[in-house]
Amino acid sequence: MVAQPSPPALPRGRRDARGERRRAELLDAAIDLIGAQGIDGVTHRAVAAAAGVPAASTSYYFRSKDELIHEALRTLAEREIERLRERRAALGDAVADLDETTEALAAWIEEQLTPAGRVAMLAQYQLQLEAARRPEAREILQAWKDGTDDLSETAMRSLGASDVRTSGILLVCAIDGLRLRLLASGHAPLEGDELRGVLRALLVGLTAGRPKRV
Amino acid sequence: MVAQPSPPALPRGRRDARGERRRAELLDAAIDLIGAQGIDGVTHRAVAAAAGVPAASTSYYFRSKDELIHEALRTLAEREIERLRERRAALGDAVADLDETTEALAAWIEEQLTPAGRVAMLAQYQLQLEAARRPEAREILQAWKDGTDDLSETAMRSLGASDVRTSGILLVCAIDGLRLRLLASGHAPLEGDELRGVLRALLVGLTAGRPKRV
DNA sequence: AAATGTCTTGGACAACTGTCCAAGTCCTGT
DNA sequence: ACAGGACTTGGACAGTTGTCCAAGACATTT
Repeated sequence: MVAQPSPPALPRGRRDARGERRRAELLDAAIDLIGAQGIDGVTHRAVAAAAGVPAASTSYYFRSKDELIHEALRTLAEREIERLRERRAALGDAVADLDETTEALAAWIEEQLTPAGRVAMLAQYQLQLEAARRPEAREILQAWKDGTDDLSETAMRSLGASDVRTSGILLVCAIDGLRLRLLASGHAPLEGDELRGVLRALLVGLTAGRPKRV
Repeated sequence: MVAQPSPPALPRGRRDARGERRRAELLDAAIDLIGAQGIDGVTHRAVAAAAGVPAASTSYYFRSKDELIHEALRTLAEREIERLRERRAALGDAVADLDETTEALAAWIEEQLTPAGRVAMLAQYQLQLEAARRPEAREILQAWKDGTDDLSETAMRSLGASDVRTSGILLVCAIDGLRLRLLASGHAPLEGDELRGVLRALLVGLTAGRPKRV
């Protein structure tokens, strides 16, 4: 019996730091592809080419294409959740001004309309559609959603909203719909001031809502 | 020179009613596939199988897969635009109550959470993502967007909102984000009354917004 | 009934895909 | 220095894909 040179393409115990790095590069490339071409743009060969490595690499680091995609989506969510945590921490318990919140939101959205931001956004929406079909993707999305809801609630609280849960959800949904509209239309409309006007109206509406019960 | 039996798979002038019907069936099958499996679930063979016709049919009626997909998305949009027009006409210029508008919105959303509604919704969001990448899809979406904006503005006007353009856009975006959230989470949350509570809060906010200018 | 076009369809083809292998390289602990 | 394991990679394989063709079925007009 010949000594098996390595586990048959199942990197169970990874030791090498190189390997870890290459794996991360492959995931980066996969995330970019998801954003730029859609989930089905992710093929072993395309990912390898985008990462500048030989084609067989992807098969070595991931048991299957499904696992590769799953890990890519998980990594994407992980990163974004980390960002949410930072923003949440920065917000703290301070009382916020309506104008500065408007400005912060607008700046955040505009940042996402850069080419790189667009790709990241597209990948995120792709994940949402995937979650609508596959429960595994839904699990990935869950923590992300909790993060955005939490951040949004905090923002509404610091604006003095009455029902922070409801208005928090509404803020998340409205922003999500707005971003998708900007994406889908090539973000031609709602430039600069108009974006701010819409955001301001939204925040005004959500804070002015009386604590009415149903 | 042998007499060419037919234009080489380019059905320029269609006469036969049979052909028109089969073409429509293929488009139906393609739309369903887009919703159920995503745009890349659309393959010549899968569409033909779903429509219950031989595989070569799709190549006869559509010059390429791209055209098949494009036509399917166009048909999807066409149908939905027609529905929007009906609703718009039903709304008319009447003054609406906040409660009945809430109920109408909730009923409409709940109708979309049925299995068939889910598939249609998924196809729509797929089109939005496609539009983010391809200008051709953007053209398809344009008329649809105009229709929803128009309906939404009308609704806000009949609720007595001050700035119907801004609040109309916000209503569209919030509903769009809300539907996506319901889709992505398997619409477990926001059942029944909570959905109505959120919708009501949204409408209250959008109508209570003072006519503030930036 | 014959002609003229559309429609129908089984089969073929090259290109691409996911996956796997076998032989090599490199690093690390001893 | 050397052994053992992780890493690397070119190539191969079968399955799926988009597209096309050629031969026939069908309908309608002449």
